[in-house]
Amino acid sequence: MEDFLSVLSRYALFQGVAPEEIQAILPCLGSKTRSVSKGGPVFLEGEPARWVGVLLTGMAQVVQDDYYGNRSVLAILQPGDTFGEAFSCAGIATMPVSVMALTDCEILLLDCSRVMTTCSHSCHFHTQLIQNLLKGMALKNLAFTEKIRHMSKKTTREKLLSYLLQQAKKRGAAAFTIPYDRQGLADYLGVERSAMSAELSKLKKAGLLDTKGSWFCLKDTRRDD
Amino acid sequence: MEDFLSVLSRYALFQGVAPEEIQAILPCLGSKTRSVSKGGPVFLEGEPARWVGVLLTGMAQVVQDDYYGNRSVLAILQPGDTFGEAFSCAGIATMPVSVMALTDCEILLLDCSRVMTTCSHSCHFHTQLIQNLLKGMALKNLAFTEKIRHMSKKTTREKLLSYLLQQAKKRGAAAFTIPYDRQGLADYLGVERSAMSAELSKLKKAGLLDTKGSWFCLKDTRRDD
DNA sequence: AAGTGTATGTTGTAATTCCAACAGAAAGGT
DNA sequence: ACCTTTCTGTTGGAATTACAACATACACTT
Repeated sequence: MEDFLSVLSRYALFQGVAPEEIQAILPCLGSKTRSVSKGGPVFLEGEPARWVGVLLTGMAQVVQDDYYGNRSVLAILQPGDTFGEAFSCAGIATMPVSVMALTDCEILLLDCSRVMTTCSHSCHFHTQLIQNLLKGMALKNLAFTEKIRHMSKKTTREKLLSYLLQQAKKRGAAAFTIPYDRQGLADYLGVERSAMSAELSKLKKAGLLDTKGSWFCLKDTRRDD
Repeated sequence: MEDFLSVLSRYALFQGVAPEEIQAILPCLGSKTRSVSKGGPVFLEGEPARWVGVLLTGMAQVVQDDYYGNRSVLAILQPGDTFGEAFSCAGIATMPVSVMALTDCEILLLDCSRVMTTCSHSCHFHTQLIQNLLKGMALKNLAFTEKIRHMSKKTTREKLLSYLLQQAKKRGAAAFTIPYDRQGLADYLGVERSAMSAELSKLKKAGLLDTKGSWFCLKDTRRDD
């Protein structure tokens, strides 16, 4: 249990809160842990959206079924990831998605309304927690905005350049590495891997960039296409 | 000035806070108003990301320039819209975007760190404000997630059906109206208007749906394509 | 060093989308 | 009613992507 708290303190939602402090505030938050075995549901669509979840161990996925029952995967969750907070904080009544365990999982659940509202004796660390929650959602927001910007481009080439130019700008350098392999980058940009590989080759031959594996280097030729 | 406060109380960020109460807490938040004339900058990329902005009057747009200086429009802002909060709450140092006035604008600026942190004498309405901020970001998050889900589909038809089926599901009815005209829907889904119109015609002829203007009705034929 | 499996690049064809152009329908103003 | 403007649906050819299939490169095991 002691170990559990020190692990928690490294996760984004509890950043800046020491293990002892976490132990002190968990009761304020209506916390409970739950174990879900592989393939089982963490949340089911239609359940009340009250919880902020933190995946402690294992892997899980967020899925949604459409009108006809076709299922699609919205996110893959890893230990330390926070999930469900957007639904609970948005004030919608029921979960529009399900969360399913891909492996045996341990989950920490917090009552979202208690996380959002400073408790009566206004513990100092609660403020930190709310700021972490805000920060987490803000970061997800930024990530979504970026992804949408890239995906909105018409062609594979434009999507690639949009992403790569932004990476270069973010690092302030023409050379950088990315956190994806080819398939991962294609999935992120919503394009086909082989078409993307072909496009990268063309860009290489045109002298616009160089790449090997996850390393890229943009040549600054000021072309606009 | 009195009118200004009652208008504010109708905006999302101040929902549930009465005009008098807004007047009381504005000083806690380091608030200031600013007028920007048409075409001028509200924020410029690279400025410190400290502010939560609320557009009071006029129209503005959020823009971003890439590595080569190509500009793209990320959002159009209307009165009542909150902007900049994701950058400030995420804890990044400088704004990655600029906000430009499309018409003469009046803007309310709040110091984000003061909004996020309950002030020393812990005014009650501050809690409401933080919850509104959380709720606003959560709602943006949900909207982004939905948009990405639709845009991730490969073909125009799949994007259309993804969106329409979700709308049907959300209303719990096969017939509904949408908040877009054809061009707006095409922009939202990231497809071409004329191709989308053609696809809608095909779906009509196939008996899968009926539509007139912003009204749609899905025929429940359980096809998976 | 050989063998295995995965990741990546290449190619050709079918399918889809983009783009421009246009015609009819709908909406708004005088 | 008339004109004007905007919105919508339709079409055809050019450009792009999807898909499948395969060759090569690379990492990891034995």
